[in-house]
Amino acid sequence: MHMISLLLHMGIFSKTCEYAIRSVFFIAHKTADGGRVGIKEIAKGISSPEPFLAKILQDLSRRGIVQSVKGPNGGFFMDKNTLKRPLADVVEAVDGNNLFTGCGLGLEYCSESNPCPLHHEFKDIRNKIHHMLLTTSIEDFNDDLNLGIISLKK
Amino acid sequence: MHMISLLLHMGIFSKTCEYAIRSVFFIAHKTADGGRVGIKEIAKGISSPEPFLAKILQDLSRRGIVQSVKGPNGGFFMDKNTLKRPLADVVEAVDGNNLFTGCGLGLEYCSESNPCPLHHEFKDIRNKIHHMLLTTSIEDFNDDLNLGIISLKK
DNA sequence: ATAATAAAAGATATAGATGTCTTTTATTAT
DNA sequence: ATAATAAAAGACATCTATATCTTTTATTAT
Repeated sequence: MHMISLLLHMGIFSKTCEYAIRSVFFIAHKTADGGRVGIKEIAKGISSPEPFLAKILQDLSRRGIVQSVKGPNGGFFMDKNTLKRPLADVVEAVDGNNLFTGCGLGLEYCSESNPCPLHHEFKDIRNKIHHMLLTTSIEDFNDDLNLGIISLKK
Repeated sequence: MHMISLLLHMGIFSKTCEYAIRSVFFIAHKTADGGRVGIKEIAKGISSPEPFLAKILQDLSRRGIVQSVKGPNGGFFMDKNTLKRPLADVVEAVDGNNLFTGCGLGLEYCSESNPCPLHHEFKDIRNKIHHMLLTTSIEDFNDDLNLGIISLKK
């Protein structure tokens, strides 16, 4: 009888959010000079389960993070304005703003005027995460992706 | 038919880890001058479900983060050495070291020599989190807890 | 020794996140 | 108009984290 508990995930973001970020990077880089890219190609390009990604992209589409058209030659794309949006918009659309505003110890009462033990330490970190996501735009990695320097596949 | 998805948690730590941190703070502050504290009192003191917390403390006990004795006058406590251990030990015992070492985008290939798009940005944040948890000891908040300045209850 | 106490251990239950499948709707090309 | 394509939508399945309950073991006091 085992004592192994594996801990599969537990990163900063949810799996959904990881897929969301990788997919917007992928769509941005594939459709920067026009055109669309289908769900199959995106799913392959970022090593994600296709139907699950479809759900995520439906949501991002509803929230205006990505654009889409149905039918032949349809697919997902991003307009010029969307390309310039910060990653923070994607994260907030998927995981909410809890990562930027929530208490690190999960305490409801915790606030600036009534802080929990770790409030100030966490504020610093949360601000850093938020700042990083606000200063990184969706299109920031297009060049490196074009050059094949970085990858979005597992 | 609703489109609300609430997003109950999604903080930095798992709920389990939040309870773990709050409980070691509580045990430290209650048993700093000797004595033991029972699971009921701990659970009340940190607003956590008692049986769930019992599981967490069993695990922390096995891993040497807290000490315990059974029977009348039994309960949990922490010895002097344990009180000085960094919070990072608690987090690692519960959530593993993924938070300090894992890829922000969930990519397996990602490493220092073969980084993902956000690798360097994340390294910075991960280091900051790790540093904060390494420089905060379990007993750091005993005084403030004694004075009632801070609380561990929801 | 016995009874009372309190944690440990094991089994079970629930909820939310993750993943899959089928049907519907919109668009395009013929 | 019709057929083909591809996303949207809805229903369903699975898995993990979270939570609960019951039984067992260790300790203490009588």
